[in-house]
Amino acid sequence: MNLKELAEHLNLSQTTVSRALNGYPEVKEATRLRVEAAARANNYTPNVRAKSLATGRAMSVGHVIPLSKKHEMVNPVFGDFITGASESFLAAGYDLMLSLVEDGKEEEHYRTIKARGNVDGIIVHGPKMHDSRIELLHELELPFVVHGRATDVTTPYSWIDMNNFRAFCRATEFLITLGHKSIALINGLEFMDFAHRRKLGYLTALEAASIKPNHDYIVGGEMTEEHGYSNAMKMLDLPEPPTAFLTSSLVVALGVRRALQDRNLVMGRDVSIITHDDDLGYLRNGGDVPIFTATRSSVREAGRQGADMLLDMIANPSDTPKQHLLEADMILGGSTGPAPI
Amino acid sequence: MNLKELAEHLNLSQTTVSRALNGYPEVKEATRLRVEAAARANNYTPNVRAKSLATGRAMSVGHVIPLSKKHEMVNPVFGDFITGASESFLAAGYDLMLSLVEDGKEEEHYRTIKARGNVDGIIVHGPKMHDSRIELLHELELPFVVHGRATDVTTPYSWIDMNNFRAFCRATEFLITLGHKSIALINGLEFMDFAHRRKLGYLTALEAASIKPNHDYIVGGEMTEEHGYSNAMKMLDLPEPPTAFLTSSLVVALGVRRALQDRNLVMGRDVSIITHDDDLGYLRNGGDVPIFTATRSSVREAGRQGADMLLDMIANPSDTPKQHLLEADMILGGSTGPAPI
DNA sequence: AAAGTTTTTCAAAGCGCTTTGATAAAGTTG
DNA sequence: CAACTTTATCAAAGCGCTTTGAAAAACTTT
Repeated sequence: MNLKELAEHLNLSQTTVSRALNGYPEVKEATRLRVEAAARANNYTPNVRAKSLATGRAMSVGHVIPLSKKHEMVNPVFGDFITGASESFLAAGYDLMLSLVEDGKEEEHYRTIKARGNVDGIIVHGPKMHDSRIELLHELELPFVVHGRATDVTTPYSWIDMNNFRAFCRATEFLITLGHKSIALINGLEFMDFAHRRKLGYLTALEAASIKPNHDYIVGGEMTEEHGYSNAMKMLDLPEPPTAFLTSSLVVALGVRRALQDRNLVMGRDVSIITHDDDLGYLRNGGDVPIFTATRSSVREAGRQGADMLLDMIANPSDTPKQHLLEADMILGGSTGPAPI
Repeated sequence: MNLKELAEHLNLSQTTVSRALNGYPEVKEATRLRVEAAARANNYTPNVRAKSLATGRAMSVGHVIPLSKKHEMVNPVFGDFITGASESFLAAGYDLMLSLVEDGKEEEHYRTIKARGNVDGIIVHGPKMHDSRIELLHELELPFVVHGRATDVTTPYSWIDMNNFRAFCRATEFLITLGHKSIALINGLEFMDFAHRRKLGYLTALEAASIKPNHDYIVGGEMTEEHGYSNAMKMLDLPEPPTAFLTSSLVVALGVRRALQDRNLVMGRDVSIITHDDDLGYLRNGGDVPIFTATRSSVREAGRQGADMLLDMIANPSDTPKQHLLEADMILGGSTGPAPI
């Protein structure tokens, strides 16, 4: 059933029916009720494509996820981000569009998205330090919110991010307090902005304690279990192995833990681990007692807030960009202890 | 730039321009070239909403992911499935729409999707044993492909699935061959179809070897690390603890491994583990040498094939439903060994 | 009760595209 | 070269909705 049929059925014009359903004031209350009842009875739902053609609003937002052909992996945090975001979008009647974009094809892709006109706004995932997408989206005048930030971008833009710097600074300080001096950082890919900031936080804390960073202790890479395992193994084989590890995600921490076990080292006694924990649904940091001491910040929460920000921007395109920085909690688990003497 | 402007610019009618761009034969080759050049030069991309309103095809497919409010987690395999699927969809010019649907709101949601008319087909994720969505989609005459199957559904429908039964049957047989008699199954949620089939495979292998299943050894639940850990702990505390574990995913296997370590048991010597491995991008089963002996089937591959099936169905709606069953490889890792005497 | 207001409803245009049915241009044939 | 076919182009309708500007109906005033 479409609008025309519904209008005929009610002996009303399309105009009136449309207005009644969209809450316009210039329609008699009795008529509105009659229309609403009929719409429900006939299971009428407006056709989005027609509606969006008529209004110029697509009623959908895009999530653009960078995908490097080399690694071919969608960052697992994405699922949780969406979980948080979808509720707001759904409630506001917006659809979610997904596009995976190969490295290097960003520009072309975003231009197409704009021209195709099927999104009103975009959530940008996985920003790199220098991220050309931000300038581009500005130029295209498409509202967007970045999940994360891009260090080298000067134009103001909207973002929702976690305080990566502070989290890793605090974690490092905590390890130093426990007496650790040889602290390793198993980071994400370092051209990713979040990884860069984490490293900075780590280095800042070391410097404050006058500990010279050891470059054998610092490594970046795709955040897999294997990445954690193999790098921890390498570092444990150094003449002076680190006594503590900072890792970028729970999955990486699991890899480090495996390395410790292979070397018969006891986590929290011989070697400490602090990881960042995105509080993902399927990979909780233990039950009542956390396995790992961690800096925790919920990606789902970021999703929720990011969605609201974007909806706001779409509704008020002239507003100045908004930013929101989430602070991570430090939670104490069983993976940290005083540095062995 | 829209079609009208482009046509004026070229001194041609919209009809001719439209036909030229869409490869219709009734347009002179020279004209076509001229039109194509102008389109490129002016960065013309047809507006999808208008196009789809005119053609009746939405040029987009929906992914509907069930989301239980209780657990609030998006299955991590989803990201990999999409990674596989998106390539085909992108190449065919289809957008991906995402919807997370709360338990119990399926029917309403699918009806709305249909009425809103913004997808041409749907990929159904996470089928349960009795999955009402399949009948419903049939009734709505919306092409769909299920990632997985639903045991209790009799109407024919298209699906892409992994041979869960066979994989778990083989894994169980293999453990029996190694001398294990006390084999535990840490399964997914048992109302999920895949989990049900896996259990069946497990029970069938036990029966063939005349081993009576022990109900203390069988448990289902959300596939988290904690699920693996806590249930393994419980089972290891039994008077007669199992000597081998079958787990539903790598994450769960990691939890079981943690339990073994807590109990000072050596994996592959004291206790064996076989897990199913979805070959996810961010959680590989080790590097060169797999950590776990596993039944492996790539979800990304399932995504690729599922996408192609759906595109096929959209193109030929009258075709009979297609099914495709992927077989899992058995790969030998370090987590299995002969049963201790 | 005529004139003026306000409230309620409507017809028609428009969003940007495809597609049908008609027409003009070009090419064949007897 | 007239009559017929084929090829290339076009004007206009239509997809299902919103929205503008006008008209009709219902109230208020004088």
